[in-house]
Amino acid sequence: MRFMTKIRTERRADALSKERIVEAAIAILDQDGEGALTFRALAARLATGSGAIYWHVADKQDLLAAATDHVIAQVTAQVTTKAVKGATPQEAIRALALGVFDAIDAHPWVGGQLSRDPFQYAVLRILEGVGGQVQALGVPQQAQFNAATALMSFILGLAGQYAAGAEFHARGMDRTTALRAVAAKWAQLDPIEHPFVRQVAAVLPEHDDREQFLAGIDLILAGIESVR
Amino acid sequence: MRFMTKIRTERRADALSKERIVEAAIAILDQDGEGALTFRALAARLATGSGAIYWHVADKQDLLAAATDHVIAQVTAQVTTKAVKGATPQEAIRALALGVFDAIDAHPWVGGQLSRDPFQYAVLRILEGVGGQVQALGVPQQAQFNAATALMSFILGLAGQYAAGAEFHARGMDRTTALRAVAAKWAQLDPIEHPFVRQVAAVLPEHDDREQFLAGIDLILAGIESVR
DNA sequence: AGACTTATGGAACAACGTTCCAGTCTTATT
DNA sequence: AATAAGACTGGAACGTTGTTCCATAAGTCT
Repeated sequence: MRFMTKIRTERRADALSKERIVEAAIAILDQDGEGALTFRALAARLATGSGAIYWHVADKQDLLAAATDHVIAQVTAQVTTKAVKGATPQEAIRALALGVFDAIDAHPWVGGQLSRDPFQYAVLRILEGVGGQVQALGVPQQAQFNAATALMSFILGLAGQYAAGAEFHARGMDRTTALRAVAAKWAQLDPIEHPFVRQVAAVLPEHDDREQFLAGIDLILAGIESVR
Repeated sequence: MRFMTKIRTERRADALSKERIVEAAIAILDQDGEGALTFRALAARLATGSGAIYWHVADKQDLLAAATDHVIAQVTAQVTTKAVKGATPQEAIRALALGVFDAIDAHPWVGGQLSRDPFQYAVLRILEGVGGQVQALGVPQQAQFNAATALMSFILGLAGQYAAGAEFHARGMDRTTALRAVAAKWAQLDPIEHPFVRQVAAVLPEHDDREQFLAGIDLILAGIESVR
């Protein structure tokens, strides 16, 4: 919270710090879901009081943004160092997008947080990665903004949906049975008013989310190339 | 809450009903934002108690979904009746997407709600509209699912971002000055680590959201046509 | 007229984010 | 070594929220 003019010597091994708080928050989020992260639960896990946490963290939104950035930073770092050598821009974009997707798959709360605040640092990281590859793709300068933000919106949109879906089948139910339940409900809709949704319902339970996500990315990439 | 086997005679002119509750909720949401909708505020506006509201509405999520559906139903109804006559599928998709965009622009809370719950009825309405036009576009059956959901994800992604942005400049600040503030922050980022975001920052304050949104739609449409 | 369902409104509950504050520990200065 | 000043801690307390409970009224049916 304050700037430290001198080098900090360690207090104790279990001293509080933003990093330790964020890691504990991630552990709670991963283990028990988005609703389980409260300052009381966090304080209990860190064996302290809620007030102490506020010395290192501005508020809950700050905490969630830091946790999200912690996860996304690993993704962007890993992807950019691995994909730089001899990959086409298209491949790099696919790798980055899939990295984000897998991160959300492993930490569903990240999806919700990403889609909720477009100006947080984690989103900026992804936009930078996507934008750089859009440039490398040879898209003219005026079109780069629209191309990169379109990819971003698609990624964030699916992030939010996936996160909501994960929340939906929180306990016990796995993804397939949860989707089957939704599909069953959709299949009972009025055939005249909702023909397409009924057709989708048939495919929904056994579709591959990763494949669907990648297909969307490829669709946008094809669109970008067609207007290049 | 219960099924009514007989026709309901009216109680009083000011009798509570789900419709009246939803309309009051929309009025609060539009006037004072997402954070202002509480059951206490709602009860005060309807001159009743919070308990009475729960007779007509399951919980807050149900209320928000109903309010969102109220807004989106108007959009889909208006677009489908107007755009049917002599419009290409592409034009119909653009009209539908723009209708959703304008609805979110007029009611920013709709954007947040749409991106938060992908299985609510309002989303289903949009998917049906998009999907029908994707079929009309001549996309082969196996590809329809990916094409329609990609359009949906993009729309919902931008919906969430736009809603978050609207929340961001809640009081006094208009959109341009709010974006200028974000752009100023981005312009101060490290040029080596974030070259693209800095370039975006220059364009950000004076860009047109509607145009950006439409450009994304057209990009995906171009992608769909290129693989047709 | 009574019995039963539908509907109302206000009190009460548990949980949350956040603030406050009385202390304790660490470091720098005398 | 003593002391002052800041950094940090932990737990109590505050105000607000969604939701539940319940006594009671209004309407409907036999």
